[in-house]
Amino acid sequence: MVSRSGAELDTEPETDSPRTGRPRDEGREQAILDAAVDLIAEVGYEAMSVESVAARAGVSKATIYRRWSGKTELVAEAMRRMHDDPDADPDDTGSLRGDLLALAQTTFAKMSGVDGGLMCGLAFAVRSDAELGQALDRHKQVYRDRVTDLLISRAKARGEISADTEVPTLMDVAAGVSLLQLMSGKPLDDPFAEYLVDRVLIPLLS
Amino acid sequence: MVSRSGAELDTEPETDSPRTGRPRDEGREQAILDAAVDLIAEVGYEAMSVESVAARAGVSKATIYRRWSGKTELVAEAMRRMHDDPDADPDDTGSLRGDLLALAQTTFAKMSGVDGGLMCGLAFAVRSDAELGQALDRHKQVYRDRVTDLLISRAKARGEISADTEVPTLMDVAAGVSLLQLMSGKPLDDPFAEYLVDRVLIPLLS
Amino acid sequence: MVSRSGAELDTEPETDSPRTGRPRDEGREQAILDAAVDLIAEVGYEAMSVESVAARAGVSKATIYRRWSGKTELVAEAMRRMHDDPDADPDDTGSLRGDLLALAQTTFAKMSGVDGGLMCGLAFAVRSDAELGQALDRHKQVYRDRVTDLLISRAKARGEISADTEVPTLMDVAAGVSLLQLMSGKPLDDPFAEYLVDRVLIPLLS
Amino acid sequence: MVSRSGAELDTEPETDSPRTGRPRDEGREQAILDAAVDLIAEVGYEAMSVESVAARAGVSKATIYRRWSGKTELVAEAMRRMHDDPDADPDDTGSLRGDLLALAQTTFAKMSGVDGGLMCGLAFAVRSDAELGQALDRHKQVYRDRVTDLLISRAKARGEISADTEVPTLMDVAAGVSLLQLMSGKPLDDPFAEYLVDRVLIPLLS
DNA sequence: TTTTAACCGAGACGGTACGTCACGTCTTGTG
DNA sequence: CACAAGACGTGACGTACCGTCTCGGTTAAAA
Repeated sequence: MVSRSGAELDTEPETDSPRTGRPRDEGREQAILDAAVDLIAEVGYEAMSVESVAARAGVSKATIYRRWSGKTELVAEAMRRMHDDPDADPDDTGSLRGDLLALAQTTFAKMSGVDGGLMCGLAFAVRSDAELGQALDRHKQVYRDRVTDLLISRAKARGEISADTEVPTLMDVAAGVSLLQLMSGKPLDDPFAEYLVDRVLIPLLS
Repeated sequence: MVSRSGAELDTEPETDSPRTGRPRDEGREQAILDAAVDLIAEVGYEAMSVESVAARAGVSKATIYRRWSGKTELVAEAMRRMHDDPDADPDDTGSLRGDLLALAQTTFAKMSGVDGGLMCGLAFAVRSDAELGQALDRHKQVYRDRVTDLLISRAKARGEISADTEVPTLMDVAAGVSLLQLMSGKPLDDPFAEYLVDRVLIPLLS
Repeated sequence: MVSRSGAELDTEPETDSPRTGRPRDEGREQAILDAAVDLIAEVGYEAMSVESVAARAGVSKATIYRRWSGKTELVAEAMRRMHDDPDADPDDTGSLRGDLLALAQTTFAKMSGVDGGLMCGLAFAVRSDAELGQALDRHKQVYRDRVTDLLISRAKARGEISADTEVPTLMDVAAGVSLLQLMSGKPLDDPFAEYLVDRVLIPLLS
Repeated sequence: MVSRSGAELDTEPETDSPRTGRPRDEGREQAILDAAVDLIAEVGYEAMSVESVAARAGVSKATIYRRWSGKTELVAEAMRRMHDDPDADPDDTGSLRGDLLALAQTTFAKMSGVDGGLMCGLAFAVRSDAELGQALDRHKQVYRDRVTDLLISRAKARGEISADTEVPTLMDVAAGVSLLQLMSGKPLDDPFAEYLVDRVLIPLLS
């Protein structure tokens, strides 16, 4: 992700601030977010206390509240960061099914530790953080573009699918079904990836 | 509501209890659950306090804790109640598309007032309430059976679809995509119902 | 002390409250005040934390804040209570000097543990608690009356002093000099009592 | 100011320091102390924050901590400064009463702005600052000597009092009674000066 | 003149205490 | 017994201040 977060209290003083005072230690930023992600995955959103995040990050509570206005915003940014490192383009496996499966498995692997509670936290945070919503939209766009530019174009070149396939719908369906899986307490494992590809995505494309 | 709640503390004293003292006022039960649903929809799961539920229901906190062991269980039952009144069988509109659309619109109408925050509350509650999960599963089964027995059989009779359509997958996809819609802050309105039917469900069935 | 404290949050609902709910445990009240007095004497006003008072009293912080609106008010009442148990009338020692000395020593003994820091806390609290000021005034009045009615009348009967002695001035001087002694970090011991009586009070009366 | 402060961190680098670098701006010293005195008088010792002193003095917090080791020491020196400018010898008014009254009024005038809160701050600071205590003792000594050398000797010359009057006691009484007046929230005004002289000091001397 | 070292404003930082709020338990009196 | 009212222990929240520390920039004396 390129742009800065809207959840931060004082991003980019732009032009009016003479840039004075001791600069913030950016390293602490990541330590706090990492600790937050870990703790949410371990005990859930509610049971995660700001104090425990501070303790695990080796940081004082004030340092957290200097950056985020509350627990909600902290979690929102932690969630946002989780999805902000676009991974490498997936290899060509030779078939649409193989490509989809590889993408699903890669994505699911990156979400190890993500469970329903965490997703619930994210979903709730989205409601009061427009920037987070935009970040997620951008994230979806990245995937969408990748699928369009790579997977779908490959499949079309192979003659596996026709030219008028609607990718946005495909992505929404994949995300929605995966979300439901998570919220139902079930894991995003390989069998689910196969189910998703074989029973949902492939039928939708044919 | 069909099944009894496993979250209640002491329903049905069976037969060994002397059954003495003042009986519970069952009317308060519904008042509490209604207040809970309203408040969750208004301020979200976290910001909803048991105290505020008691105040709005015109009830004391003890009366709530006498019935449910905690906030989670209260919310769980409130959610359960929302989905436990099976509506009448949908009419035959003459086409699969019309039937699906009617079902979607009826269901969405019943969820008016349900937003991402409430769904988030439900999703979170599910994680620590197996009974709620089962209730939701039963609920899904009801819909599944109805779709199987009515919509799909009608469509097959009309020759609109082949015989090997997988209904479970269809339901999961519909629920997942709708959930994502809600969580994205968007409403379950008629345009969405059409999108769901025309771009997702119908293609999946063909 | 007869009257209630003005520092309490909800004293005497008078007539409008139906007197319902679980009653406050008055025992906790005294435990908290005792703990507060002890801690102030041990570590001073500033270093005394509300949490430490709660811990020593075996009480939760909420129980303290339910009764007093803040640390200042808690300390104010603790101070007030210290002076609110009028002791028995002093015996007739046979001479004015003996009577005064006995009164001074008794009073000083009751203030064991009271030091400059504690007096400073009291003095500060007085500034934002009119009721405390009145309580202290009442307290002074009690002493004044006692001195007038007993010590002075005995002395006059003995012919030790003339009839027009001004008792209020006497009391103010005694209190002021003792206060200065405390604030200077010196103890209210027997030598000081003798100094007070022999060099200040007796000369003032003659 | 006569004596140097023991509270300063690095006064008088003696002879071993190379004495290089930018010298301290001495003007800031007074600005800080003035701001401290004002704020203590306004909001009290506790509510006065070092940050607010810095803000009012137009100075950074580091500049304060470079000069004093903490809030206590800062306040101690501020208090000390208030009393460290010995005024001119009082005129001979022709009578002991007039001399005492003039002294009291002059002294009280110098303490305009000093109230119970400020005295409380001073009293508290004394407890952890031996140097402040000594400064106050010196201050008392100055007054004592002046009274001894001027007022009392004049009065003796006039035959108003006998030769064996104890001046220390006189001073302690005056200070104690005045302190009590302040702590009771009452002002050190002219009526009080007359009361002090006519009802307390003169009777003590006769 | 250049170097050097301390000064200075600004503000981040680790701590500690504050006062608030909600949860879930308990203890009254009343019906 | 149910119920309303509300005290209670617990523990997290978000705030404020203390005293320390780093920044960049400034200023006078030393080289």
